Amino acid sequence: MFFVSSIPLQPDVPLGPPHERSDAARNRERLLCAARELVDEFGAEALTMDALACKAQVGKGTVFRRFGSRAGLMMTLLSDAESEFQRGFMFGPPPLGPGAQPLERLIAFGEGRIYFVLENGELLKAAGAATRNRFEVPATKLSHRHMEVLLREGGIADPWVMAMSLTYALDPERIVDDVRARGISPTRLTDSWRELVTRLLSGA
Amino acid sequence: MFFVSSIPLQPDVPLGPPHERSDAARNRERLLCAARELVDEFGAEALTMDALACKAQVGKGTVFRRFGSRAGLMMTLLSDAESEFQRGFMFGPPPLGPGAQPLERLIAFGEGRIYFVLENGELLKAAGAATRNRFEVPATKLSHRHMEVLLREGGIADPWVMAMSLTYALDPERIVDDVRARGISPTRLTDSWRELVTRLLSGA
DNA sequence: ATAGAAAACGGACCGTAGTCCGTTTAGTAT
DNA sequence: ATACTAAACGGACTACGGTCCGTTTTCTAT
Repeated sequence: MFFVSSIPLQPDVPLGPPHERSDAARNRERLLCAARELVDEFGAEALTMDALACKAQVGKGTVFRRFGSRAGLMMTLLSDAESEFQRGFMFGPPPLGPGAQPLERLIAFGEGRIYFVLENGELLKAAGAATRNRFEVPATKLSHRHMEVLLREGGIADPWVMAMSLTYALDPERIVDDVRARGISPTRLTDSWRELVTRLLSGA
Repeated sequence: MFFVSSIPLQPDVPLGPPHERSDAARNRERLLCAARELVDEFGAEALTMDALACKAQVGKGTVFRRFGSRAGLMMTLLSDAESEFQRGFMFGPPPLGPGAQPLERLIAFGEGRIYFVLENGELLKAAGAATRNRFEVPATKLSHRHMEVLLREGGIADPWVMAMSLTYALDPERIVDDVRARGISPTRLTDSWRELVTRLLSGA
């Protein structure tokens, strides 16, 4: 009977890592907490990994073991907001969620994404920069797949590639810079997005 | 008559900088030459500013005074090819150049751009990365403006913003990664581009 | 030819992301 | 309680882009 006590009633579903050591959990909490404070106070751009390690009273190696990279940290910081947005377009009410026509859903998706980016722009830019394959971010893959499905329903010949074009059209850096550095209003962005996908799904 | 000898017959048109000192010219030549060799041998990704300075037998400060940044160096390396492409869509024969319908020109522009990126992808990625404002690259501005004009002729409501969407859809990183990392054929990219702009300029 | 000024030079220096590896510590089996 | 092992730790170290500033070189005016 040596194995009974080692089998949990519910296998490691609720916690992230299968079996995290207590010191590791404590340090993760400290790091996330410190990171949020630093971002709130100085902005995501200004967060350095050294400063974070120092503020969390933790060695630098620990920071990188936990998050892999600066981009990984930013993605972790984003994950709550990102999950909420994802729930919105996957399970929420129409027109963003299922139940509306593909065009309506695409319009709503772009608008939602634009406002999401404007709220979390710094984090998103920091998460996307400095990592090869912006596209390998899981959230990006999911958005891409969502648009791919809608575009297929809308009769686009190569929905995978078209979804990639639209993904880049909604690039965080693009949206943030348009609004903050080039003075384009969010409304112009959403209007133009609507024009883009409307023509796309009704054209020849 | 103190000024006569200081007025050149042709004001500084042929040379880049108005009056470049001989040692500066010599060093620029050495740097460009060394940079091209390094890129040819190891690829643009692998080029470091230290290695360049060392190979060109020049101080590191000189490299940065000349090109401003790594991105600036890459842009300089690109400028010949880029100018040629620009001439193509500004003065060349239709459908890329003037004389064809806006839709035809847009299709040709995207196709040309895609193949241009596939030929110079490493340099373009290196030129765009690590510099805030990928969009501030002069060549990018010009391409944007070109598409803006065509989109306006094509009846797009907000051609400036739409041109920005298309600019990002043609992002070098996107194109290179689609082809090299995700296995998308150039033909699929150009076909999808054609579908995109065709629907855009004929839609509701 | 000479002197003076402006421009260019070079490399030590800095900040930051990310790695490496010897040391410490939490869990486990007895 | 103790010993053992695997995981986690931490901070020195590397690589790289970019800056700074005292020194050297080129050009010009006389």
